Amino acid sequence: MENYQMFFPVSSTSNMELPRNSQLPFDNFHGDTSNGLLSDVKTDKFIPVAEVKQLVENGRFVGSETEIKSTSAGGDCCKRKEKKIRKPRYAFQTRSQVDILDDGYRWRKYGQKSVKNNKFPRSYYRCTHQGCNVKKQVQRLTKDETVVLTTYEGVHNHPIDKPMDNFQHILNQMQIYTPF
DNA sequence: CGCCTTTGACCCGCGC
DNA sequence: GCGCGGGTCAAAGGCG
Repeated sequence: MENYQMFFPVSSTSNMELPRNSQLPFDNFHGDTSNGLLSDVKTDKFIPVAEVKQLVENGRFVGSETEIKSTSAGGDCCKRKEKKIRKPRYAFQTRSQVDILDDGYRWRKYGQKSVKNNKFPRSYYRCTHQGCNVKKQVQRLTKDETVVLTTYEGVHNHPIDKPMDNFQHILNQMQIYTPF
């Protein structure tokens, strides 16, 4: 497996039409490993419609995707005793009216929890594709309810479920924040 | 009928 | 050890 797949519909076969210099926030994955998870919501001035920021959780960027022992359907003896290896997680902040960005994959909600110090609940989603264990969390920020924080965990092992033009659709919904 | 959301319970790690 | 908070499970119900 080669590095990390994008979270948005970038099929590995077909290249995106986007101009290279549009500098997707994902491009920089190996650069910024600061721990500033969701701590720096700023630079609103550059963001007329949406803000996307790439965030890294506890610098766990390096290393290849670790196969998490997916506990084989907790029906057996040792339920989830397997060593807990967290997959790397990636978070984005998007400024959006809707909580759920349609990123082309099919998600099933499996939980919702209220979070401390946050008046909005956090929702937990799992990719419904068979064998794909990707999860994501979606949460609206209290300090700025127009901001939605989406956290992805894992890498999709299958092509996108919806047509590619979807990405363009997303870009219409929001504008990628780029510092340059 | 199949897939999805909702929601309370349960599990687990961590700090005190 | 205990309590808290975050993450997951699974039953029940809704919807197309």
